[in-house]
Amino acid sequence: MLDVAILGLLMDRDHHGYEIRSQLRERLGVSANVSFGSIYPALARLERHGLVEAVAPGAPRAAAISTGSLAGERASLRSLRTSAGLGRRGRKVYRITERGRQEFHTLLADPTTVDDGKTFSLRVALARYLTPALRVRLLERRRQDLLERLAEVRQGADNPDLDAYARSVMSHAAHSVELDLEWIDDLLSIERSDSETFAHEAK
Amino acid sequence: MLDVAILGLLMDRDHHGYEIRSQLRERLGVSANVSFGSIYPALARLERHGLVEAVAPGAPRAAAISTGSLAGERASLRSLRTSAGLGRRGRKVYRITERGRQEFHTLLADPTTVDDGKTFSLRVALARYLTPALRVRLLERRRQDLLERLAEVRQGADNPDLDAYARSVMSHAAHSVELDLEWIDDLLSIERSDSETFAHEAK
DNA sequence: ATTCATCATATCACTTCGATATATCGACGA
DNA sequence: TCGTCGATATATCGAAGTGATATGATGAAT
Repeated sequence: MLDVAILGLLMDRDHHGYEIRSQLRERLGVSANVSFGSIYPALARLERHGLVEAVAPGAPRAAAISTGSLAGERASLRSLRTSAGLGRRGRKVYRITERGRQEFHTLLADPTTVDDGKTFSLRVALARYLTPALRVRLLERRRQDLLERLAEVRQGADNPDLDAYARSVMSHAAHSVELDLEWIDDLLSIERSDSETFAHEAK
Repeated sequence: MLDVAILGLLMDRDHHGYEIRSQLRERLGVSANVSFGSIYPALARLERHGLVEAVAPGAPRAAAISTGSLAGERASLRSLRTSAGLGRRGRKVYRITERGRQEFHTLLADPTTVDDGKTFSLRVALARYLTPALRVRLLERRRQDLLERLAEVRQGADNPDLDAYARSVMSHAAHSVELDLEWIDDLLSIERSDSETFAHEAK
């Protein structure tokens, strides 16, 4: 679901490929460094499908320059200079199209894809683009999946056929899933109190 | 690192492809269902490299039959019958070779590959095949990576540019990494107390 | 009897990864 | 001032993984 991630970043503002990689970590919480071997082909694909378009090299792009905070102590200095001057050599800045926006909402809400930890986190990070009802559906679906996984790893943690290391992995997986469940329950209770607030204000 | 996982399972006993998929979940704690589209090519690859070999269809394989506990309440009944009768149609059972064992130890201990959550868990699940010193190195390396990741997501959790959902993802990621760190510290303290026990007994 | 779920292997198109190549720019020291 | 180092930036390749789909055997249930 790299497509959703990229489109989600472009919903906010224009980006070029190199920047998307860092933004995935910084704004969407993606843990692995997504390789350029997936980002550039993905952008080409999205452009081919008319979901994004390249901004003309000379076009205004002041907002697309700031390089974020990960790059080190001199980042702010450098980014100031860069935004004052010209963009770098081959820099290709992409903008999301109207069709891209539609497709983004469809993909983000798509109920047929089963979430794993990564895609679920990604969807939550982009949850402001979902309706309250879709948010609740997303959370409850993941909750069910996690309950099943929990039963499985708890069984593994008690399995005397496994050695201490394998059992430890299972036991840690169980604790990790429990933490995930607490998080989801928190998010769900927030969704519910928000809708109460809304119902109250509607009176 | 599917190769290590498969070789690790075959260190214990012979397996066929279909069985490997369930064993990955049950014994090695792999959370995603690894697809057959990766397992069968991987087995073919390993056989091509001489790391595993197919046992003759009529060869003794009583130990390779039991189907595990996930298959439901009637599993034991069925497995009894199956082990009493013939093997299934195309079932191809693989055995690890001596070269395979060597390669397994090399891959498992390989210090050049950077672990993510999945490969690290996998290595811990197979940690009984590592020496105590290699286990400690594995754990401490991962510990360092997680400390860096923790700083990153904590920063994200406090980033006012992010909306509440994205910040929640970051904050949960931080808690999740903290849990991982506690686990690793537990494992490290066990390693240390084990080596003390050994030192004591050696006197 | 037939139909259904499970067991089992295999292959396909597409995506993703990791490595590598290429080039520019700014900073810093010799 | 020169060189080189690290960050910025795009691109491409082979290898590997995914999800879907096809095929077929076996045993259980109706």
